[in-house]
Amino acid sequence: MVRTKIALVTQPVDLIAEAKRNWDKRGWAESDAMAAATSITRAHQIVLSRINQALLPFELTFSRYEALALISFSREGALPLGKMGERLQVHPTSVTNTIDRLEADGLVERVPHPSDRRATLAKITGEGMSRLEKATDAMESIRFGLGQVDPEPVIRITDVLVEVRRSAGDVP
Amino acid sequence: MVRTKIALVTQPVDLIAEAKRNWDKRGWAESDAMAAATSITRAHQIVLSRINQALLPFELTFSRYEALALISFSREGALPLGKMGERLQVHPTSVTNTIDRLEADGLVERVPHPSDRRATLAKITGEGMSRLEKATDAMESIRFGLGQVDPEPVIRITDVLVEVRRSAGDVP
DNA sequence: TACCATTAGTCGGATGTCCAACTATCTGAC
DNA sequence: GTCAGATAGTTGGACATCCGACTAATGGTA
Repeated sequence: MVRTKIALVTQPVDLIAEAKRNWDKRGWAESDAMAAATSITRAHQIVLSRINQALLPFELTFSRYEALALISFSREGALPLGKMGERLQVHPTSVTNTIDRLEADGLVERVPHPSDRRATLAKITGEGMSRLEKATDAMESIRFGLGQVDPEPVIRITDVLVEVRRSAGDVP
Repeated sequence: MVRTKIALVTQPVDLIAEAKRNWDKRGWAESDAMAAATSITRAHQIVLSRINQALLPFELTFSRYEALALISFSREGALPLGKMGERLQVHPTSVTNTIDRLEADGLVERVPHPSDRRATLAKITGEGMSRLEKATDAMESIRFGLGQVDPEPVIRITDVLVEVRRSAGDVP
């Protein structure tokens, strides 16, 4: 499935700090940015791995979980796929893929849009709702992959990364 | 190839902040962690997209670029694939995949390990070195996808994410 | 009313990452 | 010395993501 076992061994050195030293030693510029980009990549790998591992018992992945949660927040318990792509900020074909899998698992169903025959709604099923709630318990218990990180740094993560997201037009 | 165009339009609202509000409204816990995990995911998407787009002219991706840079830092300009997996913190099969592509492009070549017949070294070629240098110029110019972010926040990104990496045993 | 540009989804192809399993080789214990 | 266990890489399969291209439907304009 999609677990990805995170290093069970403690690294003897900080590999990113070491990479930065090599960078500087060679006289290459922007080593701070290199370290930041690499840190983001690694943090993503760590968090995603833990989340997917925790979702394994529910036959879910983070992508599918996010989609399911998004739909559950809607008034009708249904959303057009295009709208989902906008909210989740992923490509339309990724949404198609995600909904395909959720639908195959009986957690959502495709229903025609009432007024626009081009559009399709993904509607969450009863099974989808109960699966989502159980999965959410699991997510809360591992704190979305940040279980061993103190609450204060967790908040700072969001705060700092807002700058990156702002640079991409994510924030007004 | 691997570009991924980042949203060219400015979002009218902060989607992650909105997701957090929905989370809280429903009474779900750990919304701060949810926001942080989602921010990491999005930041990764943004940075990786910009980097890969900048590497496009060099027929490289971030994975391949990182591998190439790592090899270039070695004394002999060659490293066992297993060692690369450890340093880059990726699965052995990912290294095989990456080296396959770099080799197909003539940027590295597989050479037998001098004393261990199980092992294979990835050795950077002259073409690989020159391609790496050009690609590095491009990376510096976009500051590894963080071009529009001030230097100070960039440093804070690495600092905060050390906590996440520490929780995974990445830091001594 | 007719038509062309835009929008919604989907299909096929490419990339990267991971896991399970397998072959070849090395190594330490008996 | 021999042999079981560990290590190095590879192969095949599963996922998620993106892009280009295509079909169907909508909509504003002439």
